[in-house]
Amino acid sequence: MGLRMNSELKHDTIVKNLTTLIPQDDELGRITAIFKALGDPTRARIIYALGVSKLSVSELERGLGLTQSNISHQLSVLRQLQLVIGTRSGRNVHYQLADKHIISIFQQVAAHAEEAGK
Amino acid sequence: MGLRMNSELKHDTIVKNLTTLIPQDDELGRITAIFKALGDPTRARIIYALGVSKLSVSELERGLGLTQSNISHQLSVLRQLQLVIGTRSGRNVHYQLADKHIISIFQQVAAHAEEAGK
DNA sequence: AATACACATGAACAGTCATTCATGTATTCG
DNA sequence: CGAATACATGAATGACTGTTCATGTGTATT
Repeated sequence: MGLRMNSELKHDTIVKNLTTLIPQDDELGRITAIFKALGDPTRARIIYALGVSKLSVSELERGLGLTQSNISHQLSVLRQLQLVIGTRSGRNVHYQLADKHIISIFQQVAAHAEEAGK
Repeated sequence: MGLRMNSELKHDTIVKNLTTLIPQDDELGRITAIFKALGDPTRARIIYALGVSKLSVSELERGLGLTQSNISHQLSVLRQLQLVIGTRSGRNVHYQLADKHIISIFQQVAAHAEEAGK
């Protein structure tokens, strides 16, 4: 074994053990599923809208100019990821963000986008 | 015009002006592009790896067990979004995260994923 | 009970995307 | 210069996904 600096040794160890230093498939899957959900403009607009106010499906329909079916489909995706919560009230279902973390995540990404957008 | 409470009036105003209260197409596009990029497991693993250490392409190749072509393609995506920066050093190109915001974004999403994962 | 309204869901289609294979460019070494 | 290494890029393809259309379910109204 030849002579080498500590930093090189450490770096090589990192490379060899990279998979143990980052999230495994299951956790990674949950995280990327959330990112993927937020990566669609329609769903992002819904999130932003719900960040402004609790809204029913038909209000989202009117407010965003989308079809009811489309909105329901996207809400279904967001619901499964626990990003939004829907509660019935008569024949309406009012949706709200599952927690306020979501807005701050968008704010951070927006900050990066602005910075990167020169 | 019938009688109605202030809160209802305000709510209706919100619905009618929703599109003015949320990001427009251009900004929305930049933001969702970032989310979409982070929504792929391969790219997310690359980000996590670069969160551990600055790494060259071949190191990512060995460390993550992916093909060189695949890594280069994904790095290309991440580069265009200014999520990572590559700097040549001889024949190697060392990649690093463009800024540390990125890690904290992942941490926030991970926190939500954990919380949501029952 | 029948109709209407609000929302959910299934199927299908078009467009998008991740990966692979092949090839090209840049840099170092002999 | 020529060979080898490290990385980038173009094309092709199989898989995935967003939207629409059609239909189903639940709730209120008459």
